[in-house]
This record gives sequence, structure tokens and C-alpha cells, in this order.
Amino acid sequence: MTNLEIAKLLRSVAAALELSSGDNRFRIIAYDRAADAIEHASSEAKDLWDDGELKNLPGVGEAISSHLDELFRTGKVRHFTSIFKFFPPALFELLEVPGIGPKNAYKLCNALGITSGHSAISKLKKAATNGQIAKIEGFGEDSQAKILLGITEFQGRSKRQLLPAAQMISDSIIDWLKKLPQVKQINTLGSLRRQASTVGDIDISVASDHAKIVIDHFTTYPKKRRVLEAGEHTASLILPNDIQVDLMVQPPESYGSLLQHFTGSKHHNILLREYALKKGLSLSEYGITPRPPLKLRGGGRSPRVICFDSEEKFYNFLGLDWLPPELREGKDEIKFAQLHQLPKLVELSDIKGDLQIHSSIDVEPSHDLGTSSLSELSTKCIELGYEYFGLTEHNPSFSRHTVKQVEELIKKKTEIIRNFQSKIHIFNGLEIDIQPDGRRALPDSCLDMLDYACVSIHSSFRLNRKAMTDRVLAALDHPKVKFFAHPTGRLLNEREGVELDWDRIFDFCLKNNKWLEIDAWPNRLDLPDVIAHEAVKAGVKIVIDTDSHDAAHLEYMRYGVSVARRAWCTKSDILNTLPLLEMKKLLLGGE
DNA sequence: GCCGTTTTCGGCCCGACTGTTTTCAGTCG
Repeated sequence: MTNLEIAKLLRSVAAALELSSGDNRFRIIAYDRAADAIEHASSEAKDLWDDGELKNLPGVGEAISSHLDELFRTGKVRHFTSIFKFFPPALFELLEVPGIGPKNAYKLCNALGITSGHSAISKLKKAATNGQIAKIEGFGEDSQAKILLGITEFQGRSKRQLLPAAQMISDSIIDWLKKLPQVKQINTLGSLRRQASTVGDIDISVASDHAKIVIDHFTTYPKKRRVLEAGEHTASLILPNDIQVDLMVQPPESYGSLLQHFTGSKHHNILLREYALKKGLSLSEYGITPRPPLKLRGGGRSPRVICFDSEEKFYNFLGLDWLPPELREGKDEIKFAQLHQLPKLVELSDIKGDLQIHSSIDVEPSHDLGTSSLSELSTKCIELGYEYFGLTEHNPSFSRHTVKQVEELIKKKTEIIRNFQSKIHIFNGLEIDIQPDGRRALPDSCLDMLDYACVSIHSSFRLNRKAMTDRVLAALDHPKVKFFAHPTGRLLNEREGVELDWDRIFDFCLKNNKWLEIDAWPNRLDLPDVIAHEAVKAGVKIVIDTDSHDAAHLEYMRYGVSVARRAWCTKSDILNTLPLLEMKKLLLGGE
């Protein structure tokens, strides 16, 4: 069972408990939180269970871990089954529709006679279309229409914006808003500000004393398709491709708490509020409110809200250092902020080179050839302030060439690089396919001609964890192979990553001085941030590369850096922050 | 059911929005 499936199971338990009258509502919350914990875990719950580490997940305690133990051993949980038996399976499917919670799902199942799980949504849609829902007590025309919208959204779900696309859209809107002198400060919010790999709605905040003027200007944004709503302090636009942009305007004196609140994440905010509550403080988007002692509650004047014009002051008031948004995911960040031990995160300006670039030098590769010449790539890398870069075209296709031909192609490329006059150092590398059995798709005689190579998976993505891990480790096992490129092979919105035993991979990397790559290609962003975080905690070194197939792609480096920042990486974790001399030692050896 | 830098018992995040009802419950982020 995947983490997502387990999370759904636990949420179903929470829903069933909520419908069982008289149940302790904190038990319900506990199941929801355990579901969240597993959904956001950096490892598969099954693997944690294998290692006896399930209980280390915050939110998973004695009881739930023993239920999951039963799940992994027997495939079901008797306790859950006994809770579920009072409810139709359809109920738990209807919960997937946004806007429908446990109470309404139950009402709908009963009133419409929907019981079986697999057809629940389509039956609900039919009932809504026929106008049956509006007649049910507690529902009306409006809620019926809302359910239909929810079903449409559910069925078209999963296409979140890739980070670079969302960033480009918000950059354009921010430029538009900045034309107004009344705009004092402007920020992105939510997952975009935290630089998550994919982004849902685009949220933007503005500090201004003239909300109406800002809102009016926002709603005239030229690229909009329509205005969804425009109130006194908030407005929403729909752009082409159904992308929604929300704007919030607040006066500068309380802007800090607004920014903090809507940057999230939800989990970070929950933990932050629990932390604040222990200090007798209640947090909201409007500021911080001291809470009266319990015995005085209920009577008297309501306490004053303390406002903050900046996030720094908001966090400092709580005794915390300001946290970079990339860290606000509800892990250990609050503890580190309290101890003044937050990491100094790597920055784009720290990057000194890019080690995975595909040029137009034609080695008759197995996959896409690059489009930019050596000279174009050099010019761009110099412009970016780099000291070096590495050319890693895909290996010559294995099936269409003899060993002799492959050797000739590599030799030719080596000479082109050697004869190229440049102000920037160029390493001679190659990206080599890992074949299903773990062999590299390049004869070792060719590796000797190169400065270095990286290996990566481009086929057979469905091997089991053990076979996949063996395969990768076999391919990494050569002195010239320095790193494992786009390690999970995931394609955002398209393909899940492969299954790997990360502890074994990390261990091998540490013992053999191999590195893992964060590939900055927009729909890869691979390593994923949570795994990269585990890697650096284990001490594994990372390189951030763009996987460019054109000089313009070199700009994607900033997104790779965002992934690294979300993984708590400092400059010293990232090897391509090293100057040329140090990098030469690493790649070519010697002093 | 979970959890611990005031706690192994006694707490548990906060507010907005929506739709229905007539003072609030349900859902969401």
C-alpha cells in the first residue's frame, strides 16, 4: 500500500468516527493528523514499518502504529473493519469531492441510496444533474451546483502548475501591480513562496493603505480571462488554462502576520500555533493575541491584537528566528528557529558551475541531442558567473553502434572540447543509461577518455525496490562515474518515481564518494525535496544541474536551488558551489 | 489517539466562507 492509500484509509477512519455519535473529537483529529503525517512522510510507511520506525512519525503513536502493523501483516485491520461496517463504502468515496465532508457524504448516501464505492461519484453526479440533491433536507439549489462543481474539479484534478510556470505567471502579475505607487510591498504566498515543486492557485499579497485602488488595478490585468470576484480586500482572477490568481491587500502595519499566515504551510502554522499557545499566545492572520488565564476566560474585555508590519518581528516576538519560507513544512523547523540553529541555506549566487548539460555535439545519442553549440553554452555560462561547466550528452545509442563506432564518437567529442578556445573551463562528461540489468550503456574503454560520467535510468521503471537498488549501485560502481542523475526518474504530473532503498543508496554514496543530483529540469525537480533532505542529513553530497538541452535552459538552475533549500541544504552540501580548483580535484583527482 | 522546555494527565490551531436556517453546522486552507 502506498502512503497515499494509507492516508486515505486513516481519513476514512476519522470520518467514520466523526459519524459515530459521542466519539471523542480529539481521537478523530488524531487520525486525520496521522493521515497527514503519512502522506507527507519522506519514506514509504511500509519501509518504515520494515525498519520498526513507524512510531517515529509525529502523529503516529502506540495505537495507530499497531493498527498499521496489522495492516502490513494481514492486509486489513479488524478494528477499522468493525468501525466501517456501519457505513456504506460509497461514503468514503464521496469524501474525495471537494466541499463534501463526512456529515454531508453520509446524508447523501442515505437520501440517494448510494452504497457501492466504485460507482459512487458517477451516481452522485447523475443525482445532481437531475436536481435530486436540491430536494434533500439541508441541501438546496446552491449546494447542488457546488457539488457539481466539486465533482468536475475532482475529475480534472492533479494538474498542478509546475513551479517555473507558476513563477512566470506571478512575475508578470507582480510587474503589473508594481506600476501602482500605492503598492508598498508585494509577495507571493503559499506553496509558490515556499517554492514547492508544483503549485495550485497563485496567491499574491500587497501591503497598501489603498486597498480599493489596488484591487481595481488588479482586476484590469490584461491577460485575465475573467474576474472571479472582487471585494474590499481580496479579489480573484481566472487566467487562460483555468489558472486562478488570488490577491489580498492589507495595510502595512499588519502586513507581517498576513504574509506569515498565508505563506503556510498549513502544518507549519498548526505547529506554530501550538507552540505559541504554550506561551499563552494565540496567532492569526491579524496578529498575536495574549490569552487570559483559563479561569478568567469567558468574561471581561477581549484582549488586544498585537500587529506586526514584518514577518521578522512576528517570529521574533515568539522567540524564534525568522524562517526562510522553504523550511516552513512542519518538520523540525520551529525547534531549530527557537535554538537559533537554522541552517544558512544555499543560494543561487553560490553556484559556480553546472555539470549536466547537453550540447549539439552529435555523438549520435540514445536520447535527445542538445540544440546549442559549445560556444553558445560557454557564453551563457560566463554570463551566469560560472567558473566551469560539464558536457554530458547521452551515450551513443547502444543498439545502433559497434563498440568501435562508439569509441570513435567519444574520441571525436573529446577532441572538439580539447580544441575549443574558451575563457571558462569545460569538463568532458557523459550521461550514461543504466540498463535494466545494471550494466552501463557504454564500454569502459570510453569511460577512460572522459573526465567523468553520470548515470541515470531511462527505461524499466517498474522493477521492485531491491532489484532497482542493485541495478543503480552496479551502474555507479566505476571510478569515473561520479553521480546518479535525476535519481527517481519521476516526471511531475506524468510518472511516479522508481522505488529505491535510499538507505542503501546513501550508504553506498558515502563509502564510495558518489553524489546525488538535484536535476532542475522543470518537470523533474529530482531528487524530490524530502528525499534530498534525508540524503544531506545522512551526509551525502549533492550536485545541482539543469540538464539543459539548450543554452536558455541554464536559467533553470534557480529551481534546482529551490529544491535544495527546501531540503535544508547549505552551501557545503552542494558540490558545484566549489571553485574550479576544488572541482578539478574532485573530478580529476590528484592535487 | 497523541504528546510533553510549566504536563505521563489534561490538554489538543484559528478564522473565513457558504448555505441553510433563524443562530449555526459543515468544510476548508
